[in-house]
Amino acid sequence: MSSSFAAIKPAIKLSDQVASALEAEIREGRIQAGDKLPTEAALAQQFEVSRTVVREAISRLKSLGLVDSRQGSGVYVKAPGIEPLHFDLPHAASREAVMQIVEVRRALESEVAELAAQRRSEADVQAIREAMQRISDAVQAGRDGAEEDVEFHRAIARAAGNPFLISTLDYLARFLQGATRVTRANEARRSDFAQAVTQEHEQIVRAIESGDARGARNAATEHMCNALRRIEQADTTFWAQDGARLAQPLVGEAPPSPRA
Amino acid sequence: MSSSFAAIKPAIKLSDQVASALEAEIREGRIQAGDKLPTEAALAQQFEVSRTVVREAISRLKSLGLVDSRQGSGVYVKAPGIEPLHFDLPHAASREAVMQIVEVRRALESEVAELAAQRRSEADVQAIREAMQRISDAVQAGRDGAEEDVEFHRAIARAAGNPFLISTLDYLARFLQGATRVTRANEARRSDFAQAVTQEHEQIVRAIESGDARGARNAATEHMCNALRRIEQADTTFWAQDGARLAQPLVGEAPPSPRA
DNA sequence: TGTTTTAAATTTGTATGATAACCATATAAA
DNA sequence: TTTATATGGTTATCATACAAATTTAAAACA
Repeated sequence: MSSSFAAIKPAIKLSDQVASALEAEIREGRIQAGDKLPTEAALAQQFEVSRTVVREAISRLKSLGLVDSRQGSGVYVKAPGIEPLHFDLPHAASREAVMQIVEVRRALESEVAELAAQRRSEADVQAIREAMQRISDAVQAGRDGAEEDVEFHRAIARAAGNPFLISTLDYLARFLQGATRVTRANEARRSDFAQAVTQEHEQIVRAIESGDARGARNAATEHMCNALRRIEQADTTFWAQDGARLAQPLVGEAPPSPRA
Repeated sequence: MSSSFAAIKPAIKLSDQVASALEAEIREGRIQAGDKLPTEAALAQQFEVSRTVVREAISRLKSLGLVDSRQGSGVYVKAPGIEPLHFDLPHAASREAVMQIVEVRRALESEVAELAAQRRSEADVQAIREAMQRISDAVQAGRDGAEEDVEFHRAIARAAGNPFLISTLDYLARFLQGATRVTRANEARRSDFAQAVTQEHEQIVRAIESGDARGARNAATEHMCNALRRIEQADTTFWAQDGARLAQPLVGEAPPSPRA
């Protein structure tokens, strides 16, 4: 690998081109919802490709939820649904992005803690306590307890009784998983950090138990602010040297080497 | 419609069955990331279908981002990326769900207001002011100003300088668009409501302008709590009668009638 | 032996034609 | 009016063939 060249164009496949063309037609509104697409044969003739690629293109649109095909009738464009939320990874892998995502999480965790304090049941409290115990168990067993940490926060989210808060936080957690691992690895070296985290968790749980909504919110907010600081601190010790490696599993589309 | 029968099964398509089977193999980990799928011919023989349906199935998996095909080499399963966040619509259309989504929004809007107060530039403040003006213009013009309302909140989000907060709030806004329309239509009838909203907006903006982070957060939180109450109030007047129609554009997969 | 070149085999991408299942509609029969 | 039948159009699937890219293996060479 003397001089690294840019990858050659993958020679855009015909089916992709046709799919893009049709997708544009739909998104620009030139073919409105409920309308029927031209027949596969007609599209094949129009694009000057075989019916095969037209079918593959339509199959693509079906997967995207843009159209729906009915055998014997035709292909109809569906009413535009709400496109799912997705942070673009290349940009989300940077340190700055992680901090910003933590800001989003801070807002939600604070809300979750407050709601949990208002709505928690006995079972909820017990589940949270057990989740917290599992963190110490994991640490005592020598592991970093990163997964147990997210389970702990998930237990609190369940107590809040809002499924949308849960799924949103789950989504953020997947982005922060790399950073979480870094910080927890850092805590493993600095017992004062680990102790602080445990104490913060304890404070949140106690407020939830006693139904102190405001206290729970404040504790959670502080926990997240401290997490931000710990990430910054971890920066100097870990990010620069091992960052590239640890952040690797954060990116979702690993270019699969020809011979993995 | 004397006795209503359930619709007959649409006869699940072969390509879907094959796609589901392969997807399961991948998600269950029986075929790991980087592995090569059996050749199309082999799969066709194994599933006892034609190569056409195998190709359509694989095309589906490609759209889902599960595999990647390389001409002349084979089809390889990609490293599992982070799946985008998506609230399931049928469940999200209920009144209870809307309230829960507003809870999520409340958390984020409060955070956004606080950050905006800390980080706003002169240009940000001006943009927010203009957005607020556009709301009154819209109302004066007889429209409900629903779109101008989301633009107002988006302007604040921009001032917070966190793109992830923006996109997340945008996502929520699309879900709440129906409810927003309902409440604003309600405000059009009750001038006291409209006045209250304007006043709340003004309070948020003033806090942001003066850099009062805590005040901005409190104002935003209260604004969202009041919004929750207004939705509840609108419930009795609108939801029951016009709810089905107004909530219609909220569901994403409208079953396209044969002859739309 | 070790390396490079060449050729053959494999595999996905595309093309073509045919058949089956299904739908929409019109027409004839009851 | 309802039911049966006919007809043409459309998608779903099948089978086969060829093109293009890649991998593998053989051959040639140093």
